[in-house]
Amino acid sequence: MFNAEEPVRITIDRIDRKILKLLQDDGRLSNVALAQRVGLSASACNERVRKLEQEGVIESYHARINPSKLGANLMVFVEITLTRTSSDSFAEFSDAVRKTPEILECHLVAGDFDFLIKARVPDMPSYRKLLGETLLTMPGVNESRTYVVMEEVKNDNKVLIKG
Amino acid sequence: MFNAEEPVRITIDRIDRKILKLLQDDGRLSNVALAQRVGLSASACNERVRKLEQEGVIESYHARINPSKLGANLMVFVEITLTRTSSDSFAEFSDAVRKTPEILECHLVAGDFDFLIKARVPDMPSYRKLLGETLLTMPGVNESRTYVVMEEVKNDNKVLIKG
DNA sequence: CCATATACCGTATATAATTCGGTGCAAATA
DNA sequence: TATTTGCACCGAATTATATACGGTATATGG
Repeated sequence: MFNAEEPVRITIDRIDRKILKLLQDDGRLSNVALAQRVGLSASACNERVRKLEQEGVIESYHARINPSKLGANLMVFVEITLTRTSSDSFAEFSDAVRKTPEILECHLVAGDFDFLIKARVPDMPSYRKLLGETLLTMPGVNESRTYVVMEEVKNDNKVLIKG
Repeated sequence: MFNAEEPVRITIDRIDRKILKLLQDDGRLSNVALAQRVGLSASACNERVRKLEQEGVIESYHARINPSKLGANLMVFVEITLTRTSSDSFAEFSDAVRKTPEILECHLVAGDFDFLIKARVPDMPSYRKLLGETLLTMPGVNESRTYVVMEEVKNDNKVLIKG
């Protein structure tokens, strides 16, 4: 989003961390309010934020949408095991995953399955459909195990920022 | 964040969905830019956004921070099984989870374990510590299985908005 | 047919973002 | 030590944006 080109960042100091923490909590905090809270002038604060964006420390900003208000009430985790045939089945599978909007996350893991997927769908019939028509037909998929989420105990995805 | 009190929302129309999609992608999109993109005046658009916030459709806004720039390079999933003794061990465990900042997500699931946790830590020694000193000492924890993430294939956590 | 509610518009005002010149300080250099 | 250079910062000016408000069109129900 910010075309971050990996420049050498010497230090992320205490003020930077405070900025990151505040913007992680409230992505629409105004620059003047942010500046006040970290004890800088608006212009100095603005510079820091833009730098953090350009360095890729701040990746992007997003509104968090309540899925249940849009009828996506069912969240599932799916463990996927691939067949051991093709060497590039990994790449093909990854491509297919990225094209599937119901999939919110997919990670290659070490352990007794290959991928862990997190998905959201309206209801069980929809999931039945997603599993049968999409997930299980993806290239190289051998096996799957589904875990239905009954309650979200914690789901903020906020990185711990020390300082 | 917006003190959403579950008012009756009759409809989320095409324009609302467009707004949600745009703000989910760019949480700092200015209201005038947003208004242009959805074909409304700034004031009308502003009203809609505030309504969506008050209704809880838009839950909050957040900057997305790059964890690896802050030295949190290791992501793990942990399956947790509780002992079947206490009936409120679930609540105690949940409380402990919410107090642990390394835990980004924790879900109660149906299947052969109880909770699925997603966590981020700097490295393997840190995880060793988190597991031994925090996760396994949480109330009621019986068993755990850890899956280390080798690659994040997809990780946007964006809800699919139709329309 | 009229009253009411709603969604919208455009304008005006209040806030905020951003640009810019200038200052002080610290580290490197002579 | 004196000098230069590069930062990070500040405050003021400019530009842009958010927000409040009055007014209009349209749909709905009495």
